[in-house]
Amino acid sequence: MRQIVEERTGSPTRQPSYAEPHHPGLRVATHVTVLHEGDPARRIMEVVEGAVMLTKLLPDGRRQVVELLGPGDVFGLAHDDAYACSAETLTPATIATHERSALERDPVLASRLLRRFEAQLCVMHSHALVLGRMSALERVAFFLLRLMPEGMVGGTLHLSMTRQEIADFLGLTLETVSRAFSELKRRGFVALQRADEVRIQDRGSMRRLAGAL
Amino acid sequence: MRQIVEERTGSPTRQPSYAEPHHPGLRVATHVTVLHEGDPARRIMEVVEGAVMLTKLLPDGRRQVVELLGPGDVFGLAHDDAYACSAETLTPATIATHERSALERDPVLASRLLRRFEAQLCVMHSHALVLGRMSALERVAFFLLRLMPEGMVGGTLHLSMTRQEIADFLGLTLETVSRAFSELKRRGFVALQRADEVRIQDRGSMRRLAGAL
DNA sequence: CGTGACCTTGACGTCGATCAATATTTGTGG
DNA sequence: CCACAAATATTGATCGACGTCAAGGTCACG
Repeated sequence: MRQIVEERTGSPTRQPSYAEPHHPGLRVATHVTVLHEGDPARRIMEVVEGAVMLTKLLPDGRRQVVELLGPGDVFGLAHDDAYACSAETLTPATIATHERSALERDPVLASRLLRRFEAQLCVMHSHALVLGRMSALERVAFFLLRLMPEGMVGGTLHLSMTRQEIADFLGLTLETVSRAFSELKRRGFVALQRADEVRIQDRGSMRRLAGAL
Repeated sequence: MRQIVEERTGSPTRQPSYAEPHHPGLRVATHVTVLHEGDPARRIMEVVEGAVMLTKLLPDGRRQVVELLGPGDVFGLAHDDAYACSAETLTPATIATHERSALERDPVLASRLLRRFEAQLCVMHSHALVLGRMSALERVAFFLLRLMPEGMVGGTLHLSMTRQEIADFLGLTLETVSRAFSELKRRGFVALQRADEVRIQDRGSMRRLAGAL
């Protein structure tokens, strides 16, 4: 069922979030669809905290997770005044929203969004390389490296995505993703405490598989 | 061999192009690599006229054409102060370049780039759907529709890309692209006067194949 | 007219999709 | 806390779309 941010928050006359000093956003629970592909694009949004995925659908129901967003990332982009993607939370999240017209008025906001768009565009470029040219095993290795920020070596990564969601992100099926996890485990590159708790054991081999990054 | 824009243009002390009123850019011939993945990212660039493709390479030589650019599109994006993609002209082109610092100084420029980044990000989102979830035939249909702007029905489209370049864009091999063209021709959806001259005969069927757009 | 780049087509192999059965985890009510 | 149901994950068997390898064919250019 459709469930949009505005329905989950108190007063509809609430001020735009950027006016608020310390918690400049709406709190949203896990697995909430924040906006829908095709809906009229009124606002532009920013992840303050948590994780959000953007998805697109084909008429026959095939789905692609086109982007994974974390704090600072921007979404709610428009093509012909309609949202180009749906957005769904992967974790509880805080989301800030801005009137599109604020982009003209507020050069500080515009400048932040510009930098962020540049970063996201670069990430999309790498993702095109992943989707267009990498094998299943390489894709999964790349995915895990991207989620495991350089610093946290030895730490355990909690995946807040199901195998199906990972598959839809990597252009695979859930079975293939599962087999790739098993294969990485078999090779000793990663360890899985549970299906959604991953530890990278051999970062070097993973990087070689993923082709740098 | 490496051949960058600055080598092909007269004075190295030339003023930034946005200062020039009417031909605000550098002229570049076909098949010139304007910038190289990994090089220090000094400038940000804009296609004024012509077509440019952005490519990324894997260490073993696999290539992905990550984006096709036309007039107005922006490239030369940086990740860690290095260009994230190589850029090569597909046709003779005019290219404007800006100091990265100009983004701070010039809000008009920043605003234009912001709008353009948004559009390009949307295009990348569709492309992820294409690469992740579409069959070879669907990808080629989608590709042709994107190059044939709604208006020019009945017109003949000149592809300025080889089968290999199209394949690298669509995440296929050149043979598969060639077979897809043949299949579209066999079905009567397109006509090929020459390998690089396409006419779309049945736009409806093409759209159904490509899943809207 | 010959050479090289590009394209087409065919035969065959392979990686990942599909179909299916089982295992594991999560959530719910007694 | 346990029993059961539902969701999610794993693994195996088979199939098919696309990749690979190979042999011409077409076109532009000197």
